[in-house]
Amino acid sequence: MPELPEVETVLRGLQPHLEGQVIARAEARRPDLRWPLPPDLVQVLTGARVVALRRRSKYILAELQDRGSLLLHLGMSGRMLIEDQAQGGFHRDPAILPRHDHVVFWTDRGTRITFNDARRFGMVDLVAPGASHPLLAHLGPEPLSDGFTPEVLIAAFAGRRSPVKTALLDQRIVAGLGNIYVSEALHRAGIDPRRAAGRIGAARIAALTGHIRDVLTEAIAAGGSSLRDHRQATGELGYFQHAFRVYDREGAPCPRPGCPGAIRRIVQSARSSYFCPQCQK
DNA sequence: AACAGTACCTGAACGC
DNA sequence: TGCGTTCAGGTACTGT
Repeated sequence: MPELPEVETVLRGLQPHLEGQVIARAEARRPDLRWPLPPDLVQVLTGARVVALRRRSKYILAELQDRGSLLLHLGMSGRMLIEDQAQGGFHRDPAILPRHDHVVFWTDRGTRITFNDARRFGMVDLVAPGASHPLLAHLGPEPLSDGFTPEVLIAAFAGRRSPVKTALLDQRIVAGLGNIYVSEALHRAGIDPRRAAGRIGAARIAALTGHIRDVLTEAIAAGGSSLRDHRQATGELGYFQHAFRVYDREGAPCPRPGCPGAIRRIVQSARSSYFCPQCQK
């Protein structure tokens, strides 16, 4: 399930199969995603050479030689499946229903890549050569880039009355965080998710930037090391064992050494937040 | 301009 | 077993 680290893991898993390869065949099996597939998707993909794959926020971009880019978002339930000859007896997890295979394509090496998304919140679109895409236009800094500095986050929080939880989910402030890693980063930083973003001291915001970097870096490392070739036996990419300190741990003891608190769940903007009332202020 | 609420969709887990 | 309810890792849109 895709926040930045999961998308990065999916990206790294796809790279060896796609970069430098030509898409020999493509199918759009179900065009009615939340945003309909572009009508010329199959035409543009067929015969296209994938020059490079990269990530921006939770989006994956496949740069196509002379044909612009393919833009992909996994939404809440999107998955990428890989099948190839080297894999031998491919066995798909029976919970991943073929009726949710929306886009399928084959490289000229015979590898099949499938975008499967039960809830259809994911998105596949094309970006014309030299064009930009509106969905990428207003994204904030990449949290693992040099552009994500304490000064940037301090400025972005200034004057904001909304809870810091909500502010960190705003992709214009910082790109790629989702519900899990916001809770995790705020716990590490000792900041109450209900606190107004504009009322956090500069030093604490500066520390928060470091914790955001750390938790994302650790999650990417966990994804990369726990899954050989980033792929499970079922061919599914991007799933790995998480080690959350607070997310989905309501009632559990606070993992901070010496803290007597218990993890609490609250709802903010209709989404769960997990935190320790003892050590997050 | 910032913010809250709603909408989009399916499936898994839970309570009765 | 079946049925209803609630919840799920995202983001765009609308209205105040």
